[in-house]
Amino acid sequence: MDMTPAKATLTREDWSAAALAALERHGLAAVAVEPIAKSLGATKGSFYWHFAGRDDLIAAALDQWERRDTDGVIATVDHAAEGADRLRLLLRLVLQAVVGAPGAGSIELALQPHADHPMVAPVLARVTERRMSTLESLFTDQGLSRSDARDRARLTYAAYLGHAQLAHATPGQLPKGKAYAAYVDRIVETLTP
Amino acid sequence: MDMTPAKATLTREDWSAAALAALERHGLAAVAVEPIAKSLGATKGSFYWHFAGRDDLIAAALDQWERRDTDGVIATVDHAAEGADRLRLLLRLVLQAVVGAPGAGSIELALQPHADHPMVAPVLARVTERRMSTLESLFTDQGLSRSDARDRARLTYAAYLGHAQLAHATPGQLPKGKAYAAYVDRIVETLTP
DNA sequence: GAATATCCGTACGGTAGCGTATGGACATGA
DNA sequence: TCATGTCCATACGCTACCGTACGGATATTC
Repeated sequence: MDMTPAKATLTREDWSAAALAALERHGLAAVAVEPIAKSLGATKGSFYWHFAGRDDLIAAALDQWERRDTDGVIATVDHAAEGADRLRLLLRLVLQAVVGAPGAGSIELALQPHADHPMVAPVLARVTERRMSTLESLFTDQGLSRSDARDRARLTYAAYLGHAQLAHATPGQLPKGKAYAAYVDRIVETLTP
Repeated sequence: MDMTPAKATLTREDWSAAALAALERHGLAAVAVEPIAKSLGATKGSFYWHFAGRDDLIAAALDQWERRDTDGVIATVDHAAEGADRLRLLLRLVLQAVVGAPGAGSIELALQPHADHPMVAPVLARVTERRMSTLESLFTDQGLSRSDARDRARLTYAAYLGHAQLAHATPGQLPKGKAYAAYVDRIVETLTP
């Protein structure tokens, strides 16, 4: 569960990183002060010096996720070639990440039972809108109208979310190894104009 | 929250139905004995007469969902015409249910943070496999090879899951009313051969 | 080298939920 | 009518977690 064998002095970022990890693995309920303190080799005394309370920690974890997510998408898109192949490469990368990186797309899933939570809903809305806009402009770059591009972005993003869910909950339903790469290629062909 | 203004004597089914509703709305953590007792106008004394403990209640709720889901899919597929239109009609129905019926596809989402829970994982696996098989055979009916049909089923089911997630967490991202029906039609055209 | 700020551990009270024990209300049958 | 079975409320102890109070340790500054 915990990896860092204690640390001299903890920062606010250490706490929110641990909180984000707990959120990713076991949901919002796992963002609990005392268990996370234990995982950091500390006690609540430390926590309440850095944070006002549990809500403050949740907000910090969500904020950290939103930043990480934004940076990640931007880096991915930049990394993804030029012109027409940009969209295809992006799709391949994120669909690979879903089965490769442990917990890509897991935060969204962990947040689902609390999608109407006043702290969660705005973050979820911003992240989704940002990703949808990115996809939409990639589709308009391919010559689609704005309306068609939005629809395509919706379907594509839904497919991404669904694959994340399958990879997370029922990984046996997805092909393994090289077969998965071939499967992704077929998906990309179906989804791109 | 609760609707039935108390009841003379409660049955095991009353409890598991209330548990399923709580699960659907607020996740597995909300499947808690005392809050549900309160929502039924009863106390724990009643609960522990019908159930061995909380795990027993969770199992009953999951079982109820699995049965309801199976019956629902079968009824839907039967309802869905004959031949080539069968697949298209099914897709239209489930994609409409995602935004129409309150909480279609919500249980899967609520269960995501506990996908590795020893009671949850087998149910999730069975439900997913059953749906995937249904889709696969509908695609083979359309002339696709078994392998192509499986791939198509994966993409289609992922799209369904993703739309359920969008409808649940960020409903603003989906078209409303009649525009949604048109959107669904475009999706179905893209996904069917 | 003493004062101050930074960081954290310990101890405490409070709440929510789980599970058990026990008795009581009500019906049903002998 | 009394005995038995069914269904449930109340009361209790237990655990996990939240938040506060307070004091101690270490570093930093003058």
